[in-house]
Amino acid sequence: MEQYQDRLDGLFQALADPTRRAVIGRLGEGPASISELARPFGISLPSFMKHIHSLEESGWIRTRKQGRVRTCALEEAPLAAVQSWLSAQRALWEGRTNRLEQFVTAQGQEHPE
Amino acid sequence: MEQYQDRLDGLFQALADPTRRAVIGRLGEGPASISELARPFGISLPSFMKHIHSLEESGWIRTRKQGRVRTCALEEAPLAAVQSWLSAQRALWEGRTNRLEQFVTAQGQEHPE
DNA sequence: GTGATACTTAGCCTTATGGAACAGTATCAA
DNA sequence: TTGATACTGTTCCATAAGGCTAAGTATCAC
Repeated sequence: MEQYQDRLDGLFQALADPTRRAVIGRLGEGPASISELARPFGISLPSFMKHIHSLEESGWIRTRKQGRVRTCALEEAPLAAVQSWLSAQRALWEGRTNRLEQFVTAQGQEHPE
Repeated sequence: MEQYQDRLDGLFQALADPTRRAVIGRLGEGPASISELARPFGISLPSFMKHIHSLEESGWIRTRKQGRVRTCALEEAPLAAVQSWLSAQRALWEGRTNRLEQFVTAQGQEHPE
């Protein structure tokens, strides 16, 4: 998972588009072919392929071609990498609010009513 | 938090840049002024301001100007919104792997050694 | 072999992004 | 009131993003 921590730019960039988030959502249910994935979206296949490439390059999915069909599958590690970054932010935030609470409490004890 | 679910494009887009992720990290420790935030980065102030604007427009931070100093503070809701989307993906993924396990187990019981 | 299927490549267009420089405004400190 | 500080506004630039069409390649089914 560590190797994904320095690829957060691409991982987040990939999530910034609703088409790509939907593809990730679909692939969470299991692998699928390109045209199967593309069907729900009203865009041309070449345009859709760009999304697939960006998902593959960023690391979100892996693909494999057998015959004329390319099958896409979700990778597991990026989800963990991204969640890990967010958890760290959450921890920072909560650490700070805890310290704030302690500060306020301490002030209250220094200057009681 | 719900109002952030349809703003995921912007929230993720904002996270796709290391400067902006660093700003969010810094603000997790507490509010700071623009120039205080900009100091660690070797870019011009107007360029840095663009990052601040994109963080504010996407909803990650709020800012307030008093005198000549603009102070920035982290919002809490976006973190929850983003984590919630990721958790949903995780749940999908794990639901699927669970079903796969059950399938494999069932197969094993149908065709025991 | 021929036609249909499933991509794939190439090129074009428009808008967005992330950087820069330079000049301007508003406040604060002396 | 004058100089320094802290932004802010404007304009420019190069590259990337996300869409399109048209044409190409490789399989598969007959």
